[in-house]
Amino acid sequence: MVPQKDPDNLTEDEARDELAHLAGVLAAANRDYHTLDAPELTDAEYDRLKRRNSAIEARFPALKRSDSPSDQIGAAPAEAFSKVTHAVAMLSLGNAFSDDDVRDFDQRIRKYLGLGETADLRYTAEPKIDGLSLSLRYEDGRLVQAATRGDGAVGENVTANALTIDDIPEVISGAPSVLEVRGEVYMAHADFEDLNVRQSKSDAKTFANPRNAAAGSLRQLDAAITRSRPLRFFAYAWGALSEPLSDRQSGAVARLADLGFSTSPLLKTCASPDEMIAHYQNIETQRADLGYDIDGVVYKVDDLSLQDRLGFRSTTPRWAIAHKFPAELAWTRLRSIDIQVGRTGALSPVARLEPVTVGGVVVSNATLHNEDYIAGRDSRGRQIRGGKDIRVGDLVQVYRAGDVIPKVADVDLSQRQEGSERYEFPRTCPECGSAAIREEGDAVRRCMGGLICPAQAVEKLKHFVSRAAFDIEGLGARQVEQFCTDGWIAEPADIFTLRDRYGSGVKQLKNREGWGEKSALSLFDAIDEKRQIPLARFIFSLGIRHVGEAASGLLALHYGTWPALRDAMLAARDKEGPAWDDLVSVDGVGTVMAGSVVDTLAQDAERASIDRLTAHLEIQKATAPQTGNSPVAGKTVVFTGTLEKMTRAEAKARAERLGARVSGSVSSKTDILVAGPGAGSKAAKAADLGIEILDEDAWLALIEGQ
DNA sequence: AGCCCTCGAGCTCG
DNA sequence: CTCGAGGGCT
Repeated sequence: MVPQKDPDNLTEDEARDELAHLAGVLAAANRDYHTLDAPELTDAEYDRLKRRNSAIEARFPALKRSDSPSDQIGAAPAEAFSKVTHAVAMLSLGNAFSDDDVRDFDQRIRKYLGLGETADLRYTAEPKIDGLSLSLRYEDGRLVQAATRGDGAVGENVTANALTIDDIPEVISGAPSVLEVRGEVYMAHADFEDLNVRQSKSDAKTFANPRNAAAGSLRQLDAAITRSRPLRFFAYAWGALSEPLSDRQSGAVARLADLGFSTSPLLKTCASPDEMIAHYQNIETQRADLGYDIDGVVYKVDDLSLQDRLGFRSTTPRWAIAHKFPAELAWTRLRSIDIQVGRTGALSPVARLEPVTVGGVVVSNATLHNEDYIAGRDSRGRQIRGGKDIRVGDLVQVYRAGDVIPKVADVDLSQRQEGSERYEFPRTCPECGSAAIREEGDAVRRCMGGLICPAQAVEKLKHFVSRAAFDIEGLGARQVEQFCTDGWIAEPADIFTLRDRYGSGVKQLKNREGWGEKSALSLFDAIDEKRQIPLARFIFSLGIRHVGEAASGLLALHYGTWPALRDAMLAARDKEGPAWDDLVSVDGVGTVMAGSVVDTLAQDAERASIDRLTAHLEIQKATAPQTGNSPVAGKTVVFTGTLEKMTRAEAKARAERLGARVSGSVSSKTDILVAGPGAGSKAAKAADLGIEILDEDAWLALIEGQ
């Protein structure tokens, strides 16, 4: 954060300037908030500015403006909720959309666990409530904290609000000393209708659907308001526990009910995918009569010891899945098709629609995926059976995938207007006129203009300043766009010369709407703060195709410094030789990624642009991340022979969970070889290299209790 | 060939 | 946040 003068030390002129600036910024933020534009200010930042404004007004009451932000009503809340780090992450679920997806789910689990087709394997099936998830932490039977899901790792503390919900007991008896109950906060249909009637009578805004009403009600800063809202809660899971609730999912949910929580009356234990699907259909027929919104059915492996063995993928458990109901559909007219150009030059078609309500939300734009989708062809370019080309003026069906992203699903050909024409996907970039080429096997057509293309240049700059890249405070997507239009910046290096070029004449900035002398100066400071940057962030910020956050981390770790990476890429430009082999040998980097990095740096214009940038930066060396403290953390492990207690996939996942790296072949880098019966050449090689060899039992003993 | 992940791009909400 | 496409690994 930029250091600011204490209000007491401001001159009257400075105070007047800053108040004017704050009034502009806060008014703009309020406008954004209400017109649903992408907000530039976080809640926290908004609060900070508002407090700053009040502090200055307190010191200089005479300077208080007629349009003072402190007098605005309905502005953002005074304080935000505190953050809560979940002891056990709140993950999301994978999705199934068809009966076959459900059978695949069962098959995957059987395969992972090494179970046969007929082995007993039971699942729970229950409705998926459409609300928002909440984690309730009880210590010695008393509710001490309620937290929203947030991003899964960190949520918001809404304890005071949760306590106003009738279904959430403040005190429970007979529970483990630590118990985190997880479930869904929702609003019943009847309560939702009543609330909206009350809201409109008091001229307050009505809610579009029960889900939004529940979310809005729970996130009230004033718990008294939450209390007046009829929220309910279903418990269906748990986080941290001092002792197990049961050895089965169904048993644990029953235990939660015993403790006084509401649980779904429709939870059923099923012995096969057929039973699960039957229960899904059963729930679907009751859906309209339940009195609350549900959006599918959740299946979970019932045996908790199996859940434990199955574990997690990066963001979802292997042992549960959500079987979604078909999305709501709506028909509307396709007004036009626009083409947007992304940072890698990808041309993506966007449908501009007659506004239509889908699932309680008005949709006027929707993605059309790509060229083939519009033409009615599949990804290999073959005409889709019954496929139809989509034309401007057509009546199209839209839905919101995952209840979020609007998509065009279908066309009503019987409603096609006379004289309509097949949509011609552009062969040149609509922004710069360069050729737009589609590579063999690629679904997207790309503008070949590279740095020449203004659209690509702007998108690249937006990426450059984005959260995971340079993340410069006060320089968001909108400012970048503005600066580009004004010709102040054309490439990343220009950001770092802004002060030199305009610092003496900040008045120029000051004349622009929303900008004052102060904000210009703080922007310069914020830019200066980022002149030191970790190597991984720097690589990511370059926006090289196929190189995102994860790949940037790998490259940073492997090469350590920017000059080392740069030199190596130039040495590998012919895609052969030791430098190339070394690059491709990085775990997680294949020929496509490698080619992309090498090609980018081999281009004179790109390299020159990057070199101009690095001249202003101090790129920090990459250091290896902290490894865990398990006995195998940071070790490279190889499994060979037959494993009898678990499948290969399970053994690998477990080792990785403990921080080990699992490799397929023995080399000098291998630390441990786990050899089952029938181990052959790998065991011999490991013995030659003097590598520690364990049998399966010894391995399990080593990692036991971890 | 299958699995799992990352990348890139889309849109709306509070 | 969500999805589809595509890359990498086994």
